[in-house]
Order: sequence, then C-alpha cells, then structure tokens
Amino acid sequence: MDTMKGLKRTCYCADIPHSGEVTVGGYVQKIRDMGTLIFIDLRDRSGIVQLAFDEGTDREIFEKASKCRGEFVLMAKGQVRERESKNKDIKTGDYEIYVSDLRILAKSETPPFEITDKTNVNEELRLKYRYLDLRRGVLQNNLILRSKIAKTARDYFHENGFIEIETPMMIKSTPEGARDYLVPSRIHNGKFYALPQSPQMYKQLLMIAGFDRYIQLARCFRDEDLRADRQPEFTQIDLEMSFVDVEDILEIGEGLVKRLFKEVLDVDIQLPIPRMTYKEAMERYGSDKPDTRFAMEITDISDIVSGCGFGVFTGAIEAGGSVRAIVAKNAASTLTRKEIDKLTEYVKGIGAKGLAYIRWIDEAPNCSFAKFITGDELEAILSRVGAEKGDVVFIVADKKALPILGALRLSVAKKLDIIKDGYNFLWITEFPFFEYDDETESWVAMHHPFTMPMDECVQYLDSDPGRVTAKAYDLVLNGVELSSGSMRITDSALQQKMFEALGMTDEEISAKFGFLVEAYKYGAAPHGGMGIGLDRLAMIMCGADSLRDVLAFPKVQNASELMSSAPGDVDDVQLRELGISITDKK
RNA sequence: GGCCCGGUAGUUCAGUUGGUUAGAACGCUAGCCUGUCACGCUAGAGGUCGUGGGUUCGAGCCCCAUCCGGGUCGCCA
Repeated sequence: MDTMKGLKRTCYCADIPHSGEVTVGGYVQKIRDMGTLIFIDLRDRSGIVQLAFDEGTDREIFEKASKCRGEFVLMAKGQVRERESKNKDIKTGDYEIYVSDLRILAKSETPPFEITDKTNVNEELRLKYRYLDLRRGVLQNNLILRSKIAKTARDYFHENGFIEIETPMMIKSTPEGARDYLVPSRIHNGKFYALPQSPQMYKQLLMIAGFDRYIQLARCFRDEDLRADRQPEFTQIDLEMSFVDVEDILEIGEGLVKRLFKEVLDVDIQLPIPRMTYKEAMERYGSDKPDTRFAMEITDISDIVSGCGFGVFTGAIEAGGSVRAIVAKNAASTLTRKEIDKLTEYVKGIGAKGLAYIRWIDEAPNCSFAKFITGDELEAILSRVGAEKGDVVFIVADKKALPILGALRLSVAKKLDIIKDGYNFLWITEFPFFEYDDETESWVAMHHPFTMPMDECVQYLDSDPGRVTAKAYDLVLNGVELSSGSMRITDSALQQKMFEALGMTDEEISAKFGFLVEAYKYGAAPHGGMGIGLDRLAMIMCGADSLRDVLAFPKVQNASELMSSAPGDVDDVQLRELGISITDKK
C-alpha cells in the first residue's frame, strides 16, 4: 500500500483542465487492460476521468496499474492530454491523464454489487452495504442536491431576518397524535424523555420570548409505520413568525419555494401559488392533497340517481352518503373488464362496497347497473359527467365516496400514465378544526390543539363543532403534502375553550401543556408558522420515488436500519442503570 | 395487525406436467491482446434454490409454517 506523501490533489476527476499536470484521487470504476495498454476509469463525486498507462513508457507504473482492481482507492498524477479516440458519452471524454505517479492508497474486496448509476440490484442488499450504494453517482447527486436545498433555504431565511435556533431533542412526552420515541432516563429511573415529533411547542415559546422570526432544519421523530414517503425520522424546514397573519406566512413560504426551484433546479415557479379550500379540494378531487397535474375531477350525480331503481345508489343516499363519479377519458380500450375488476378489488380494499362503471367502447355504453336505471337516467349521468364514446365512468355510492374516488382517481391516472411532468403547487386552506370519530362518537382535533380557528367560526365551538374551520394551511406539491402550518392561539381564554372542546380535563391540560399555557399568560404577539418536509421536497426535486433515495442512511419498512442492524439489544448493565427490565420480547 | 408482490451462483434472471449432473448474462480468477471506453478472445472457479416441516419412489417446482424485503390499508392530532 502506498501513501499520498508528496502528492496533493489539484482537482476533482470531472473537473480536469484540458492540459497541464494534475493530481486526482478516486475509486477505480473500470479497468480496460489491452495487454500493453491499460485504461482505468477513476471516479470521485464529480464524475469520471480516464487514466492511461503504456507499458512501453514506464514499466513500473504499468505493472502497478495492472494490479489495480475495482474500487481500489488511487491517487494519480500526470499530464492531461487529448485522447486518440474520443468518448462523447462522458464529460471528460476528450481528455485523459497520462499517469506519471500512481499510488494505491487502499485495496478493495470485490464489492457485492457493481457500483453503477443505473442499477436493478435488490435494495435490501444495497441498504446493507449502504456505504457502497452511496458511491453511486445517482445517490451522490441526490444528497448533493439535498444539501443545496438546505443551503438555499438557510440563505433565504437568514436574508429575511430569521434566526436559526436549535430546540431540544430530548423533551417531555405528550402522547397526542403520533407515537413518541422514548428515551429512558438514568438519573430519573422510570422516567422518559421523548424525541420531538416536531419543535411545535418550543417554537411557540420562542415567539413568546420575542425572537419574532425563527427557523430550524429540525429533525423530527414519529414512531408510526413507514411508507415510501414516510420515515420515522425526518427533517423539517421549520419556521415561526410573529406579528403576522396567514397571508404573511404564505408569502414567506411562496418566496422560499420560488427561490429553491430557481436556485437549485433553475425552474421558475409562478406566484402566487393557487389556493383551494379543504372543502373544494375534497369535492373536486376527493383528497386534501390533490394531484392537480391531471383533471379527472369528481362529479356529484346524487340528484340524478336519487329516484332510480338501483338500491345501491338510493341506499347510499338515504344513509347520508352520496353518489359520485369520475371519467377516465379515452380509457375504454385500456381499462378492460379484467382491469376494472382489479380496480374494484382496489376500492374494496380501501373501504368501498363496490364500484359501478359505464364502459363506452361500442356504439352503446356498457353499464354495470343498466338494468336498474332508465335510459334517460343513464343519458343524464353521461351528460353530467361529460362522458363520450371511448371513456370509462366510475361511480361510487358511499358515505366515503369522495376519498374513495380520490384514491381511485390517482390509481387510474397512474395506470393510464396521464400524469404530466412538472411542479404543481397548491395551498389547501381552511381545514376543518374537528373530525368526527365514528368509533368514539366524538369530535377529535385534526391539528394540534394550539391551532387558531377562523375568526368567524369561534362562535360555533360549542354549538356546532363540525362547522369550525382552522387558520391552517397545507402546501401540496404534485399530490404530496409538503408542508403543514397554522396560526396559533395566543389568547388564554380561547385556548382554554379549545382544550375543553377537545374534552380535556384541567388536570390533563396542566400535566401536558401547563408550561405553555402558563407562558401565554405573559403576552404573545399573533404568530404562526409551518414545517416544510425537507425529505419529501428533496425527493420530488430529485425525481426520486422513495425517501430512501434522498436519505444517506434510511430505515426500511419495519423501522430497522439494515447496515447497522438498529435497533439492537443492549446489555444488562445498561438496562439496570436505567431501571428497565425486559419482560416481553417480540 | 390486514391485503398484494417478491426471495434460485457475487449480481440480474431463466428453470417446461414434480424426473438424469440446476442454466444464461454480467461480475470474479488466470492467460492472450497497443487506443479501449458495455473492449475483444480463451479457459476456470463459483449454488444449504430464504429457513423449517410435510406430501411423493423423486421437490427449485405442490402443501403448511416461518423469516426477510417492497407496496398499500389501518396508523401518521
């Protein structure tokens, strides 16, 4: 093994000048041994450069080059020269380094998979050897882009007078909403810290303290099941502002989005970002995070079928539900009976009782419930939803017709591949304050209990909770919830009322949020903020399908980390110190 | 916790109705080759078919259980 003594790197591989002497360092990507000529592709985070060795010129270096293998770590010094035959496919394809000093700084075992940008190697294996997976250019570029996002966001907020403040990672558990990750205390045996689900309460306290504008790239933790777009630990661009109302916060959010997309991707985002109330989003798209890159909006046909002979429709309406439809344009040939059966299974899986359809491929539409309705009614449905020959109409009759159709809409659009490229931002505003929980037959908060109700709704808090909407807003990008935020309650009396509306006793309030309630007694300017999911943002900006592609060391579906095998056992001494004994191990 | 998909050389996959010694490509090792860049040519090594049990004369293939990974529903105030 060699040292790098006497050598100093002069540039990254892909950044070599077109002449002169350079020194580069990197990993062996590929060796092409021609017998008396050897070419080595050397890779670093910038890309690839070709090293050339000629047996006739320097036998000693040539022999060292012939001993190199994939992923060896090399440093090479030499003259840059034009290649005899050029490679148009890579940035440095016109040049190569004719090596005069070669150091093998580290050898490598043959890696378990090839380090190539395009790969179809099983992700499980890649995650086990994540440090090798991360050598791949795609992942390097993703993490570099993520770093640019973070840097740009910081610049933007610092320029706008925000102060970056770190809030604690070990806090008191308030078991609302998501499950907390708990950290046992050694000094206080039997007591636990929680990892923050978000810096929510602390940033509100910072407003009370008068910092006025705060940001943090905050690590957050939620002990819930994973999804492609959900990891148990994630990062939020978290902000809070004082002396503001909703408009001010949306404005700051929009400025950030514009700046990020311009600076990182050189994409112009048109401002202002469109807005839609929660109610409208649900009515039109069946979702509070609609993907507006395609239409296929939902139409209410309840009035047309309310008197029809189809019990499924009339029954749903009588039970307080509705009958609604979406139209898949020009899909009749793609969506065969078999495909429709699959979609039926899909909607049943998410709670629908069934799926009615009208498939219009021949002269007459083929309607799954034709024998229960009149020709006029069918005609009225087709006309209302705007269906033409070649289309398929899907109809759901249910209390939950909207969310079911919302999910079906996405699924059909993916199947038909009609989702356009681009970045469709959307603010969803005026979220309901409460959500009726059928199981407990009570109203539960849709947001944290510090969320400010819309001014005109406060009067309905007791009488008609379903009517109360919140000064809460989500930023949606291509159907992904990017950010969530709200104005906070600053008035102690109103806050007390909110807690009561949520059915909390005084004891509960003071045990969980006592310090916050106390703090608001000392005066707080109107304030609000939001948290923007950095991981999700990076995922979309990288064009990745999974958060795992924008995290250096992600967790897999069962929340373990395949490389280090976290979570792991701890020894008895540690447990004893913490006063913990394990009685039931899965 | 429910549902769906997957697990066969180092990797990606094929493997017929259950039937002889489980194949291919890439990678790896060795040799040859002066302009390659998916280099080429020759030879070679490499397999508990995820694991355990069952059916059978015989299981990669059928059955049961289980583990691992992915997607999704529940869950994520």
